[in-house]
Amino acid sequence: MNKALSPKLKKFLDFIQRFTLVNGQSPSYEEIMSTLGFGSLGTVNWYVKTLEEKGHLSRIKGPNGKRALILNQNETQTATIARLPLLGLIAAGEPIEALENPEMVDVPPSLLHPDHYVLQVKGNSMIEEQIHDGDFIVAKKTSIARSGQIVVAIINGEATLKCYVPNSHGIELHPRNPKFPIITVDPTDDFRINGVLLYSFRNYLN
Amino acid sequence: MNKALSPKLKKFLDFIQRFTLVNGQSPSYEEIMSTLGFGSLGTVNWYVKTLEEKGHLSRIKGPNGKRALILNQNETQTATIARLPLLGLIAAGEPIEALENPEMVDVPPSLLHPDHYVLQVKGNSMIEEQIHDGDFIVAKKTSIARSGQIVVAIINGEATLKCYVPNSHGIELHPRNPKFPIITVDPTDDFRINGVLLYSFRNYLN
DNA sequence: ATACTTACGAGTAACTTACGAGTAAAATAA
DNA sequence: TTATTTTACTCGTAAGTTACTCGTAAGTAT
Repeated sequence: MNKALSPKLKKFLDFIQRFTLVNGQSPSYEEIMSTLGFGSLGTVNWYVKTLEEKGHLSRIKGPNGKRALILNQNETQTATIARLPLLGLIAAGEPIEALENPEMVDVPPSLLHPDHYVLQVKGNSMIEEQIHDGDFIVAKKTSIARSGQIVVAIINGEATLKCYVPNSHGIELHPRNPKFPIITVDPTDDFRINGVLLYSFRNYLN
Repeated sequence: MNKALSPKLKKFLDFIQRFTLVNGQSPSYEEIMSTLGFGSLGTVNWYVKTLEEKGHLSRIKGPNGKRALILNQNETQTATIARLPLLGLIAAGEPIEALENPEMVDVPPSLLHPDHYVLQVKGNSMIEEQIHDGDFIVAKKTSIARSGQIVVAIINGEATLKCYVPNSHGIELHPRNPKFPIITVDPTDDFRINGVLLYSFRNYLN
């Protein structure tokens, strides 16, 4: 296990770790290439060989093993990590604000999935859903929902978080707190479902 | 025991498990073929042989046994597990209600620690802390706290969740929502800190 | 007979690896 | 200061390997 890794090497290693964690299998050279923005498989191969020589990477299936890259956990490493990307900030009535460099946030391992993502709530515009400023929500990316699920929806460009209730007249969005009004989606509205809510959490650490 | 199964192998294994569970017997090769969309028994056979070699599948009736596939329940675990015990139910103004058989709940791996535990919130007595009915809280067991931390405290046998602020006059407990009153702990009160709040979450699945 | 399992040969797409060459920046020698 | 070498990457492609697929025929237990 050699000296310090260059930022590029480290980024490469990080990507493999995250991809494997989220997708359940390690990425192919081609997937690495396109995600990391390389123009050639040769480049990917150079990284793999370099990291293998330095002892940070191994092939689990011997030579020519497909999707067989794993990182060597140097014992100093923290416990298993389970993280999802923090894609943006959400506030009711405003567009979702995407983050350029999504950081990764810890979540329960059972929530790991390629289609899951995290948003942080900005402001108290969602107290009717009992979600507060600074809270995080985990959602599953999908454009369809079942009745009763809480959806991350965009109506005319404005984000909202409500319980999805389709009926014969159209679509209704119910707040969790019955004191607030039910929204009825007009057929002329631009209505899109962004995902369904799975989990929300708040961190009290500093 | 080769761990890295490809998604297809995994799906195959999953199907056998589910089928056996539902039907009480394992599927025939032909049933596997049609359900999983293969065009040939050879393909099914290839999967069985491969999974057997990797140690994930066994034939319970020896060679040529009919409907004799079973999974080796070695490390049936899906992903990494990260769980803490759900010790009890908490409601402001009442004693903490301990659970006899604490079940385990999923948490982010970064929260794993022997001194950490989970409580579920009962009722809406903690909305002043922006914690709602059914929410879960993760706390660290300790009897001391630093100023500014949110503590799980017991005053005269009644549970409360507040921000701990000691000063020259004694101990004050501030709610997160400033509209609610500050509690000043009387020296004659039986005041104990049960733990400090680390994390709270809510699950929207089911 | 019937209901299955097993063996074998062959094909294809997905994937890894080897090789040869190039560049810009930093380190070293002149 | 300039010339040179080394370092840390980058590119394109051909060739090799594996993962998975197919079809069919022969085997085996009730």
